[in-house]
Amino acid sequence: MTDESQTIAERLQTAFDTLTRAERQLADTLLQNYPVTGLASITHLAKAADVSTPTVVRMVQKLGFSGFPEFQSALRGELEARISDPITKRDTWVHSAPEGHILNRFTDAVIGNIHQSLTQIDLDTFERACVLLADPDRRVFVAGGRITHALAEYLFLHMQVLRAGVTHVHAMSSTWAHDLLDLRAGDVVVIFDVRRYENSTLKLAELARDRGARIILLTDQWRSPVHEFADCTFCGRIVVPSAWDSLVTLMLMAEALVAEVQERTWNSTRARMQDLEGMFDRTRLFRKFT
Amino acid sequence: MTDESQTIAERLQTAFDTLTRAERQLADTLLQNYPVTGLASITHLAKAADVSTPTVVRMVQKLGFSGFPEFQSALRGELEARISDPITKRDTWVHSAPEGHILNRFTDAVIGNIHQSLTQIDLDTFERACVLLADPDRRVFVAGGRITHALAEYLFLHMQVLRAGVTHVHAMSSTWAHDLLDLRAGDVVVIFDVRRYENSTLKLAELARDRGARIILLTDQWRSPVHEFADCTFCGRIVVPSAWDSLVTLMLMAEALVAEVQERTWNSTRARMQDLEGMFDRTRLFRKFT
DNA sequence: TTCGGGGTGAAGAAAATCTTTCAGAAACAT
DNA sequence: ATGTTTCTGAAAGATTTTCTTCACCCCGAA
Repeated sequence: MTDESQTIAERLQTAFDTLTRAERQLADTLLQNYPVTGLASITHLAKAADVSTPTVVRMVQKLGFSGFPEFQSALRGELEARISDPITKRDTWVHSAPEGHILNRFTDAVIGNIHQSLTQIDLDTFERACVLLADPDRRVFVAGGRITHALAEYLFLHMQVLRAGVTHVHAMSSTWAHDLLDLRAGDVVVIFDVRRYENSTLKLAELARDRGARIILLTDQWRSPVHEFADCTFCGRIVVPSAWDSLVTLMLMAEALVAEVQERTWNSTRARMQDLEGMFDRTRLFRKFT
Repeated sequence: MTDESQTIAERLQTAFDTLTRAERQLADTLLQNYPVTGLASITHLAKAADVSTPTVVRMVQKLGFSGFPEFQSALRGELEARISDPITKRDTWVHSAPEGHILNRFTDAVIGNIHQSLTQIDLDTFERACVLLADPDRRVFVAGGRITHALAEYLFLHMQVLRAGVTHVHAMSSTWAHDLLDLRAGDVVVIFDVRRYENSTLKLAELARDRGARIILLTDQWRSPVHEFADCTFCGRIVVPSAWDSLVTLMLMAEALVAEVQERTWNSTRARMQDLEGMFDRTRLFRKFT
């Protein structure tokens, strides 16, 4: 079949000598703003190069393709590689493992998830979320569902150190209504909700919204229905080669939020953290060294 | 006609709420390796997204295009602009953010952590850990410290579905001794411990080892002292541009373990999961769709 | 001038692609 | 549980694209 070792652009240049006048004109147009022109229909391409469609077919066949569609498909493949290359370097991750080992497939998927989710994140949303979380006058409630409540707790543990007035709510337990009893207008509710979206979480969001709370939602690519009520929504891809979903992307976002809120509240946080250190020292909870 | 001020990717996200299930599936595929997938024929695209071609047409019309060819043409135009723009070279994650934005720096660091940790992982260790966790004759205890206990709970929640005899232990609470009362020789204790390493976690590990338990340790690059007692140790880099550490790498490893254990125990797990599904259906805890 | 050989594009045939219709299916509300 | 609304894909029709054929043209040689 076709030689896969060079790009189509290279092949065009290599073969340039063997091309006829109209074909060179065409090759030139193709290289002009490579590869976009070649991705249109053969008709458009022919018109753009001011040659006829048979010329196009003849040329791509000279290059070794069976026809125009195959040529175009190769172009797309090349483009895909070019676009995703700097990100998803197809290095095998675990060197000792075969290419298709679960660790490598899994990691590839996670990196892809992170890449895609982060490129699509809205900067303004991030800023607003940080402002809300850094505001000492608003209390913060962190809520998660069956699986996500572990992640909610993770965020809670950090926020608790950064500021006062942080509460962890189990959306799935029957007690969440009590936890939200003293929710005031202006308070912030951080909600984790991924498929399968939980009814109680939606109820919780609705109630919070009715009370005038601001809602920050961390969800998956399909967006939990809570989104309707949310002021800030963050979507993270969660699909991996597993029967389960991966919350790694959401964790990354949560950590980034913590990092930025910490930055903004550093003045007040410093004292809190030193207090905490002191308490830890007294209780000898941690090892001094190693 | 169509609004030229946003990219198609942005429009897809904006309109995401107004899309139906199949259309979201399609939008997701489109964004997956944007924009290459959209440059193939409508037939290919439909097949790739596992929807019908009418769905594709309906969606692009919702986005404001008269039909698929116009949509595709817009994609090409966008691609042309993107390719001819040299700024594309930069490796930023969040396109709308400046290079040094916290989100980009943070993500860079996390990806670096993952990369480095995963290349160094020992495949044999991974295999052994999976064998231990998949063995129904061994009970499993999952323990974490002050911050890591959220991660421990995350692993616990998954393991609990996969198999019987799983317990979550709070290494930091004063009750962990009780939780380990009926620990038998051969049981498995999964321990999360990152800096600053906790005394109680070390004690827990020591006791477990004395009782003849097998220990799987997930720790940071500097290795918790628990390592002395562990049968399998996984080290993940945790350093990010923040006052805090990032547990993303450890979470990834935990998820990979779950995925592989699930694979190995599929026969017995399937029944458990179906039971669970049935219970959820009856209790209507989850929403059907959207 | 006439002849031959390759190059070229018009036109039509073949094959897809794209669009529309419509009936069944699924989710939601009552 | 039942009815209503909305969504979905099979199938068929409309359109476009792709490919092939073939006549024409240009150019150099006899």
